[in-house]
Order: sequence, then C-alpha cells, then structure tokens
Amino acid sequence: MLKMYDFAAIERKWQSRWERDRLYRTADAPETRKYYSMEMLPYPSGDLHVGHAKNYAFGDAVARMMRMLGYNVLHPMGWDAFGLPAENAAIDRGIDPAVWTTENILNMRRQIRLMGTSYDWSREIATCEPEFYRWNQWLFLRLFERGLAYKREAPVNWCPHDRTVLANEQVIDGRCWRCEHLVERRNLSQWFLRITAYADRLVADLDRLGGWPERTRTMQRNWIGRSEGVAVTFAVEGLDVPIEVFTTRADTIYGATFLAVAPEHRIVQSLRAIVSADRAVAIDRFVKELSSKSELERTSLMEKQGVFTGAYAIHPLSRERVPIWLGNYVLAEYGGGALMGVPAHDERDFDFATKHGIPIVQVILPESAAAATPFDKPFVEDGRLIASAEFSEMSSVRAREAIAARLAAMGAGEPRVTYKLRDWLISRQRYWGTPIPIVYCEACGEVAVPDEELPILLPPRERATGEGSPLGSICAFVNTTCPKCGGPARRETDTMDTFFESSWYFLRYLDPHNDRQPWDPQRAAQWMPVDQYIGGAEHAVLHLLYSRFFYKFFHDEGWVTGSDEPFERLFHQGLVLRDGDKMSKSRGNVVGIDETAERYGVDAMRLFLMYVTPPEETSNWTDAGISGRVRLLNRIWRACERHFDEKPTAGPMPAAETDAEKALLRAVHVVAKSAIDETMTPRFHYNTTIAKLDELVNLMTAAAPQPASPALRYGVQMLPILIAPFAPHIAEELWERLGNETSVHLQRYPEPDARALTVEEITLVVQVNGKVRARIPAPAGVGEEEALALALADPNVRAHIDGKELRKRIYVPDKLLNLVA
RNA sequence: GCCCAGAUGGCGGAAUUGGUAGACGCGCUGGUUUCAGGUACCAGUGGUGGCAACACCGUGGGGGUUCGAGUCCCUUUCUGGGCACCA
Repeated sequence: MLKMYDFAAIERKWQSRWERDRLYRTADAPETRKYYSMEMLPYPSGDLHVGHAKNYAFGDAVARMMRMLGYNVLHPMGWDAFGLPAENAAIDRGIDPAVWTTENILNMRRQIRLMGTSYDWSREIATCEPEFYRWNQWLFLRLFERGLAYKREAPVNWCPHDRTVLANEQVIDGRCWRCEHLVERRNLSQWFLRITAYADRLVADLDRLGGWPERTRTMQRNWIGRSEGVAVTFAVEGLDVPIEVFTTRADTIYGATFLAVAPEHRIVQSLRAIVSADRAVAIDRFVKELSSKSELERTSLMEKQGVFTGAYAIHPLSRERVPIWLGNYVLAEYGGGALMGVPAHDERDFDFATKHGIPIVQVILPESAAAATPFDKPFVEDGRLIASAEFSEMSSVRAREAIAARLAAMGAGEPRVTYKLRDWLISRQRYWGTPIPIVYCEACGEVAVPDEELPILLPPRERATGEGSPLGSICAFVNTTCPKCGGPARRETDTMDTFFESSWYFLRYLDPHNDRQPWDPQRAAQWMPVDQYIGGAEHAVLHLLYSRFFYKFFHDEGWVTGSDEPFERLFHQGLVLRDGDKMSKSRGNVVGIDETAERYGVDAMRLFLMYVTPPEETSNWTDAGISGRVRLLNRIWRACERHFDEKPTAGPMPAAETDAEKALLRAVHVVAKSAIDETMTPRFHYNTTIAKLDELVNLMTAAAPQPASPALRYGVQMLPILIAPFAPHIAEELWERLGNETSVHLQRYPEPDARALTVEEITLVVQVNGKVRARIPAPAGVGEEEALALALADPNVRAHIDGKELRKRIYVPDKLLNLVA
C-alpha cells in the first residue's frame, strides 16, 4: 500500500497540537446548551484492540459532531481500576496490583490518545485512587445511615475460583460472570444494599426511558420481576404458627392439594417437632442433602424432589386438610419460601404431584370446554372456575379479585407485590477494592467510621498468597479503636464490589478534584443527566441497574435534581469479530490498535469501523476493508492538494453554473444532512454518511468541474469540515493547508442548504401494470397530465399498453406513474 | 419450551410514510500508465436468454392484501440475543 499522504506524521502532529492548545477542555459554561456524552469507562486490562476502538470511534464522532453543532460537550474518560484481574496478576507474578494497574492505565491512555479522541483529560479519574474511593466510603456511610446498607447472614453465591461471594446479577446460568466457574452456596454474614426498596420505581420508570433500547428495558423488567398477587395464610394443625404462601393465581386456590416449603424455611424446625420420629428423620435427611447445593443445582439441574413432613395445613376456604411437603424447587428467598401446590394449573406443581402421588384437582376450565375432562398436562391459562364453592362459574379474572377480597375479610390473606430482584450483595473477600468503612466494637457493635477519618486507606500488601482474607491478615489494618467508645475494635476486612464505584463515577467527572464532596450538586444540576451513554450490552442488568438505583437515592437526598434517571439515552455498540470469531488472545486473532494505527493510520481505522456496519451490529474486521478507507483518504487528499496554494474561499455557497456543479454542491449538502440526521435521530448510522462522502469524492475527482470552478473550490473547503468528526487528523491538516488558521474542530458543521438539495430534474418511472417499462427524465414538479403525455410518447410504454384501454392511473409526483391497462 | 431481533449479489452492507431493489465499499474481469510488480486512473460486474433493443426471474421458503411489497398480514425454516422452576 503506497502512502499518498504521511498519516503517521500528521496524526502525531495534531495530537500534540490539540493537547498543547487544550482544544478539548470543557468549561462549565451554563449559557451554552450542554451535551454530556460518555462511553462506559474501561477496565485497564492492558491492551486495546479494534473492538474497543469501535466504541471510542463512535463515541468520539458523536462528541465531535455535537461540538460542531454548537453544543457545550462534556466527554470524559476514566478507569474502572479496582478488580480481580489486577489482584490475580499480582498473585501470579508477585507484583503489586497497584503497579500492574498503573502500568496498564498508562498504556491504555496512550492508546486511547493515539486514536485521536477528544476527551477532556483534565477530568480523568481512576477508581482505585484514594481521592476517588474515599467517596465510595462516604456514599456507603450515607446508605448505611438511611438503612440502605445492612449486614445479615444469608445463603449467598460463592465462587470457589475467585474466592469471593457474588451478587445475584453476577451469576450467569449458575456460573461466575468473570471466570465462568460454577458458584456454590454458603451461609455467610455479608453487607447488602437495599436495592429492593427501589424495586417499584426501578421497574416503573423503565417506561420513561424512551431513549433506551427496548430489549435492555425488557431485560431489566424481567430481572426485577414484579408480580402482583396475594399472600395467603394457611393454619398448621397442631402448631400456632401459620404458613404464608404467595400466589398470583388466587383463582386456583380450591385446587391446592399440598403446600411446599423451602428446606431453609423457619417453620421446618417447628414442624419437625410435631411429627413422628420417622418423618423427622426424613426431614433432616432432606434438609441436609440440599444444604450444600447451589441454587442452580437445586432448581435447574435436579428433578423435583421432596419429602412429606407428616404435618397438615388447613385450607382457609375449604377447611380441608392439605399435606405439607418440603420441596427442592421452592426458593427460600422468594415469596416467603413457601407455595400452595395447584398441580392441575401449574407445570411445576403438576410435575411434583405426579412424581409423589399427590391428588390433582381441576378447578379451572378453558372457556370453550363444557365439563371437566381427564388431562395429561396442566391448564395454566385463565378460564372459568369449577368446584370452587360460591366462586364456581366465575372467570379467572373476577375470581382472583373475589377470592382475594374474601381472604382479606377473613384475615387469611392480603394483596402483595413480590419481586424477583434481591438485595445487592456488595461484600467481596478480596484485597483490590474499596475497604468498607465499618468497625466492630465489642461494646458498641457495628460502628460507622466518622466522615473525618475517611478515606480508610487500603494498606500496602505484604505478600499476596490468594489464601484467606487478604485484609484480615494485616494486623495493622484490622486492629483499631472504636470511634464511639475508644475501646479496642476490629475493622471490616471485606472490600466493596467494584460495581459500587461504577454506579456513580459519571458524577465525579463533573467535579473530579472536589475534596469536600463527591461532587457539587450545582454541577450535577448543570450537566446531568448523561445525554448519550455508549457501551456494551453485557451490562444491561448489572451496571445499568445499579446506577439507576444509586441515582434515585442521590435524587431522594437532593444531591441531584431534575430527572431521577442518570442516562437519558443509551446505545449498545456491537462486537468486532475477526474471521467470524470473537477476538481473544487464546485464538491469536486479536487486531491491536497499535499495529493497525501504524499500518493504515488512525483516521482510516476510525473510518473503517464506522463504515463497515451500522454501530449496533456485529462487524467483521478485514484488511481488505480498511484498505478501501485508506484509498478514500488518499483520494480526499488529492482532491484538496491542487488547491493548497489558493486563498481560503470559505463563504456562502456559490451559484452552480453547470449540471456537474449542481451535483457537486448537492453532494456536499447530502453528506452534511446525513451526518446531522444520524447524530440527532440518534441512530449513528455513519456508514451511510461515509458512503455519501464516497459519492462526493467521486464527483470531485472523476467528473470534476474545472479547478477554477467556484463550486469545486467550495467543495474543497467544505470537505475537511465534513470529515472532521470521523477522520479528525487529516481534516485538520487539509484545513490548515487550505489556508485556514483556527482549528477545523472549532468550525460549525454546515447547515444543509435546501437550495443545494433540491433537484431540478427527476427520473419519472413509468410502470405498466406494476412493471417498470420506462425511465424518463422530467422536470421536477411535472404535472400528471404532462407526465402521462411523456409516458405515452415512449415506444416501450406504448408497446406494452398495445392499444388496450387505460383502466386506472396512479401518479406519485416526482416519482412514478403506473398505468393499468 | 417462552419472548425479542434478524435473513437482500461472491462478501460487508444501502433503500423516509408500500413507489426505480442492490447506493457505497470490498472482491472479481477488461483496459490505460509502468521494464515489471504494486500504486493510481478508466470501464464493467444480481441471474437466465439475446448481436442488440429488450424480456423473464430475483430481497430465506410457501401463501395473502395491493395498481404496486425487501417494506404490510398469515405461515414456515434457519441464525443471533434474552428468559427459563420467581409460585
């Protein structure tokens, strides 16, 4: 590949010039319309490949477009710098995680700068720095004060490989989201954040997030899993403690032929005491067998197992005796850990009853069916009630209300909303994270560290073994005094989930050097919400849900105003594949940024990533593809080169003399219109914009008007502005060589001019019976009768009409005439 | 199993509200420049038939609505993503 222009020198030159001139510093200028544009902050894993580059190329193009459209754009970058890979690398290689992280940040910052991105680096943050994580601790204490952070013992997900617990959101198909090892179940005392207190708002407000992809909203909705139903109380024979179950199908209550209780349910020990010795033994055996099984093993992988406790409950409406079972498919943490089994109308209950010989009683009939018929699978839809006392003949919908009302009147039930969402477990038994600011005092118990003692610094690590509690083994850290009574106390030795810091970092960018507050609420009022957030879809229910929770809390505290949603619009970019495979070191198919920049130049790389596919699609990296973009840049250079010695002619659009000039002026404005439309829609399909740019360059080179043509000189002057958001370096160099003095990136993007965009001549498509028979040039705005005359003058059209009578005529102005004969 | 998105030349992909299918690029073919290769430039490039004008076929398969369907409806296959004992 011959280099027509020296991209390496140009890219180097402008990157340092922009930095010297602080071109991309953002001022807090409240008088200008703001635009907060952000890409998800990266984990500093070491090296960037073109998959990352795609994300930054689009984010940067959007930020540059908005600047050139006159917005005050905030476009920051930072590092999600706490986390396991650093710690694991430290254990493997015997280096300090801080050193490993810092080195990676240095390299990745270099690569992101190499891409010619327009970040305001004066706002850069790294979450592992005490200046940042002290505010993690501060926010934790505020949550603690409000009762939104609490410690409790609970069955939790334990990843044996990463040697730490995980939040539910971080377990994918029963496996650790990072290392993919099967998680185990342990009972541990851990810190939780009460995200469930916000469940209702988190699900309700999804409806307002019109700028989010529908599938992301659906995933969050499913994850929160809001269900409306009834909590029903069943009295237990021989016991004064009742069992409460949750059901969304109160209409099926007369079909309840058993109760199933989770083995962890508190009532199990009471039941055990009132049943026969052999039942007690069976209960013990069942509970013990399941105690070590993970939720995945118990629910998805195992068959429905259970054991009859020997005890009976009393049906609140029919007063019949209902046997109480323990079941492995009953989740301890949902719906109170107990359910009423209605085998005729629930798949799972049906399986369980069939397996254990429990009676199946049909109480709902399909609307169409006349009478109860034998069946081999449960009927789970709504229908009409039978065998349900005075509720018989009612529809399911009516019966649900009537039965709920009856139960409520009897004091045996109440309406209840239940969520699948559980509280967010944030304790991690690892070193490289934010220490949780709590001490344990023998006299005072759990005590919050006072604000003025923050930050609790992460102590230097003497030796990393990967065994035991990392902070727990550092005596100087653990042993402290109680802030309340001054007596001896021990520090909490767990660190925080790194999703804690990524749930609010976007606020720190607004005020990154503030040492009195995490951010100034006035700055938040000015800049929030984030107007456009760009990042991978893999965080649909992790980071994006936690951030919404935090932001609602901040809003309730008055630290942010306006909307209580942090991200106005959200965009997920697609992956970049190589040879149809995901890029990975083990496959050896990683396309690195450094090599690509060196071979083809950064502008070509950015152009290719935006051109090859719409941003949301998965794109495939090809060397042939990028050389096409190098070619385009060369042709752009040559188109401008002939005009380097001319004086700048930037000014109003000149009048076009010839058809070629008209076409050229039109092409300029077609590009501008496309770029603006794609930015504002906001669809970001710059692939179509760049295709139109190709067409413009074709016009400027192939069928170029005379070099002296004012239209051509106008096109040449506009070209660097048009490409500035996409190929910022060559744009700047051409702009300078064409005799301009202020940066091309400070120019206004051209307003699409209606005069340039209108066409004077159209192609009239003439169809006969719906088939195209002629394409006739005609003046724009041609009337129907003139169009008909033109069509009938065409020999091919006449041949197809062939003397037949015209029965119908459809005329689409400036487009098409269809003659039906 | 359930829900969502998608399927367009050899390839990546274009195509407001139904109105010229295949823009643009890659690849390929022929030509010009060159000692040659590459680069660059010019022309061609959905399939079939035809010297040509042109005709027929063509947006995963089948059916429908319409003057007209890549676009709307029904049905089916495949691909990608999500959910999957949440009572």
